[in-house]
Amino acid sequence: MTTASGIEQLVRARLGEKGLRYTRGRQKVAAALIRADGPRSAVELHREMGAALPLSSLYRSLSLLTGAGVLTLHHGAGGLTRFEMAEWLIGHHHHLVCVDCGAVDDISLSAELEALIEEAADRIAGAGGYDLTGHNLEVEGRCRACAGTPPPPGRAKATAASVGTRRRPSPPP
Amino acid sequence: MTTASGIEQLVRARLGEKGLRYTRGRQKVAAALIRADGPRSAVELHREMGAALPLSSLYRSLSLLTGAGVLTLHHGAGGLTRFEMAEWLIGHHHHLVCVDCGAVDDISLSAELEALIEEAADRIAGAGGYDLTGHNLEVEGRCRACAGTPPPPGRAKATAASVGTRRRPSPPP
DNA sequence: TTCTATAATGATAACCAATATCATTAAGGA
DNA sequence: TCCTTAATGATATTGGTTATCATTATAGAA
Repeated sequence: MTTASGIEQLVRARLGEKGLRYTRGRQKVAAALIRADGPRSAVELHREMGAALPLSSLYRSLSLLTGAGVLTLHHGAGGLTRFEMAEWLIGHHHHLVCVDCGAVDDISLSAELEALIEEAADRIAGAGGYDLTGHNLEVEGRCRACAGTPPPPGRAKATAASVGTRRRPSPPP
Repeated sequence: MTTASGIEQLVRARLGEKGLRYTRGRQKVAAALIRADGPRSAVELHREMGAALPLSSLYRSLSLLTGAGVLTLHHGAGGLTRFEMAEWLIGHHHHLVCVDCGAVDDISLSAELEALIEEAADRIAGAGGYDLTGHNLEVEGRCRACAGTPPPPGRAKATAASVGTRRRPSPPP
């Protein structure tokens, strides 16, 4: 099986035009993230890949691929940095995150809603004097696994933001 | 001047009904965050408050206030955890973040757009089998200060997400 | 293919935000 | 005021991430 996905070929091309090599380790990282259905942290990838390549190399590859515009990074639950393929490779999307365990899934919005948000983001950035580079909607909730059981006694427990559609909703219990 | 803002009185009441004391240190933290116009990290607060109370106490107060539902926390640029008053105290809002320096400002959306997003979040959470707890739109851009000058050689440089309204926009430079 | 210059790797140490520990101090009720 | 208990603050520790550097692999030239 020699089927390098179209995405992988784009990655190889991009590294090439930057004078960077698409080595074995970097291929593994890219493949793992193409396979994933959401952002992944270095430790998660390390586990997923069966501890194939050492953490130090993994971190360096993630950093390099991010610098090359192949990956984007997000800071999430537990203070972890999670990486995923950039949107020009896998398309624009948003995230559904579990406020308890920090799991993250990719989600898509309808074209109409997306257009509205895009326009709003544009106005907001302009009003704040910012050069708009992107936007990200995070839908926060409790995943099936966490909804039943109480949250594990983890490190930096991600406390749920209060919901609040109204101006001043009633305080949480 | 004895003017404790209405928000501070709500905080005091909330701690009271949880059997927690609203001590000098906790008051300082709350006041600093009420004063702020966006999420702040422990280190930022420590600097802002003139190193008044030690970092260990500051971290503990932030953690306690978060557990009491007074603060919410966000993970942002540099892998830092930033805190702000919960939405039932300062109202529902979103964030405008600088992808270079990590600065965060609060922003508000029109009621119509907010309602649309709220409904979308609801549908998305349901589809993913999540119990919805909230949502957050992050508008990403480059602030005035960073737009002119190249990004500082910081720790974990926050690489800009690509923009992408379209399915596969052209790759970044 | 072999050689060579240079980039990439991997083991290790260092870094730093965040947390845990514990003796001391402050707060609130009797 | 005393007394019980919570809160503080100095310190040590944890854990994700980055820097260092000798070794290895890669791509291109001969």
